[in-house]
Amino acid sequence: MNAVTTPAKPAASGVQRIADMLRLVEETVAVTRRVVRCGEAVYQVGQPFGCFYIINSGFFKTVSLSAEGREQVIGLHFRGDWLGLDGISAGHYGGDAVAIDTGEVWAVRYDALLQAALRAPALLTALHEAMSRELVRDHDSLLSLCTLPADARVAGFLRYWADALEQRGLRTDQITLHMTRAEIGNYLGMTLESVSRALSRLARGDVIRFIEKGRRDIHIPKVEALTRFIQHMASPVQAAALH
Amino acid sequence: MNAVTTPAKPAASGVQRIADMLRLVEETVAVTRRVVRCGEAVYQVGQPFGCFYIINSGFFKTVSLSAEGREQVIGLHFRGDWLGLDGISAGHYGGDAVAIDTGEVWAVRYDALLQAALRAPALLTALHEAMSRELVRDHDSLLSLCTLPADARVAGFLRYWADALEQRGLRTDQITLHMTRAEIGNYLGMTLESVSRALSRLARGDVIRFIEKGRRDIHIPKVEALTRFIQHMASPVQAAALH
DNA sequence: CGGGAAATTGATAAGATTCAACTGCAGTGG
DNA sequence: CCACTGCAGTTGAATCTTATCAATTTCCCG
Repeated sequence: MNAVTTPAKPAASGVQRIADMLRLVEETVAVTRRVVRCGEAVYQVGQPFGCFYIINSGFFKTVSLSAEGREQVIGLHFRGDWLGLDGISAGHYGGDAVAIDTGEVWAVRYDALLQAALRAPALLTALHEAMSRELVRDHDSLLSLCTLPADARVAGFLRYWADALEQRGLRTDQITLHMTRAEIGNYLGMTLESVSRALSRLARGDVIRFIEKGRRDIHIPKVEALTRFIQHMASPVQAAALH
Repeated sequence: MNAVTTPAKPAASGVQRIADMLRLVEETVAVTRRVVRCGEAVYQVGQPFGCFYIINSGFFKTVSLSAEGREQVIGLHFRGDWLGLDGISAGHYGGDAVAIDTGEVWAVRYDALLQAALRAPALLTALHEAMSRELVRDHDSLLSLCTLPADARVAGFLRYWADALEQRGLRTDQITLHMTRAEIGNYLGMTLESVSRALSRLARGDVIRFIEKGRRDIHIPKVEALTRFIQHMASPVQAAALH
């Protein structure tokens, strides 16, 4: 499952970088492998921080919970991503990390990593890059949420997912969303109905296509068409196309 | 300017923690002090990454720019915050960092910090806590943006600002926003008119008060009133109070 | 198969934006 | 000294996007 295929054009840089990072971690610090089934939590909000969880396979979401019970999908995570980074400062995890498809994570103790980093400084770089990448990604989410209309946010979500798959050497023309419309809507700050309408409009405009017999599998003829769609919606002149 | 006052109740933990961190940095690694005037940039998007900038005084905003020119205020930063953390992974800064009030930053080279951390491991902890805190803060922003109506987001913004000042030992009952309505609106994902209306409603409900002769200075009688207001707006039953 | 969750679609309502007019204040220069 | 200009802010009315409510349809899984 989620095995890295080796296509003709391997988008090598991303795949290689991630594989190298995982090998480095494996060889320099003690890791505890753990299979997480779809729907199970890697950790939960409030639980004392101690480990990072590096994703070896599968798809995960991180969820924040406000004091009053508002729930928010904060991020989506793939092979090579580190989970639990927000736990360092507070001493406990800031939300739940949940598998949205069965996968495997490697638990790495923070103190063990710092120890190991004395012998293998590259470990530190790997940690810092993981944290920095999450910052960049969060900032991107903020930007999309604040500046794009609903339809474009859905398009951006699909493009993000496709990009993530491509960087990991997986096929990107046909993708399976491991999330319900409600989850996607929560992640994008809109209702499930709006997600459904946006997907319908994207399909009507032939930017995406639904694979027969299932609305979770989506065919993306050209990823750049998504980008054009987003730019089109973002421009001040929002012509009422695709109706 | 922005000197740390020493009130009777010093909210010591925060002040102390930040002061300790700054002293640690000062004593263990080479820093280049730099005064940044209001409106000037600490760094700009695309500029090659090399340094973090630790805020010694002043107020700063970080701004992201999309390919098509959409502009988004991502974060607000105060004494003790680290700027430029998102530059590690990409090798260049992900946005601009701009002073919204004259202040001083300490430039610390990343490589120098890693070197120094061999002798003073606490430096690493400081870096990791700074990054982790920014992650937590970003997640909080996402949560507010996606789950709160406009008025509550403005209230949340004021509470965040007041909390940041309190943690730094500054007076929190009367605060000066160093931002225009347009900047606040951009940060909160709404228009400047909506910010203005929200502030007017908060004032009408006596949750805040405007200091006479200036709409940039705001008096907050009780910070907890802001919290109650937010919770009130967040609850499913949004009684149409404060009209 | 059949029950139930997930998704789609339509009609309506609510919240926020847009457009516009107006106020107050600061800086400039006659 | 005061008119003049421009920017920041406020407020109102019309409009638009998205949420909400409701009715079906689809399909997944036991």
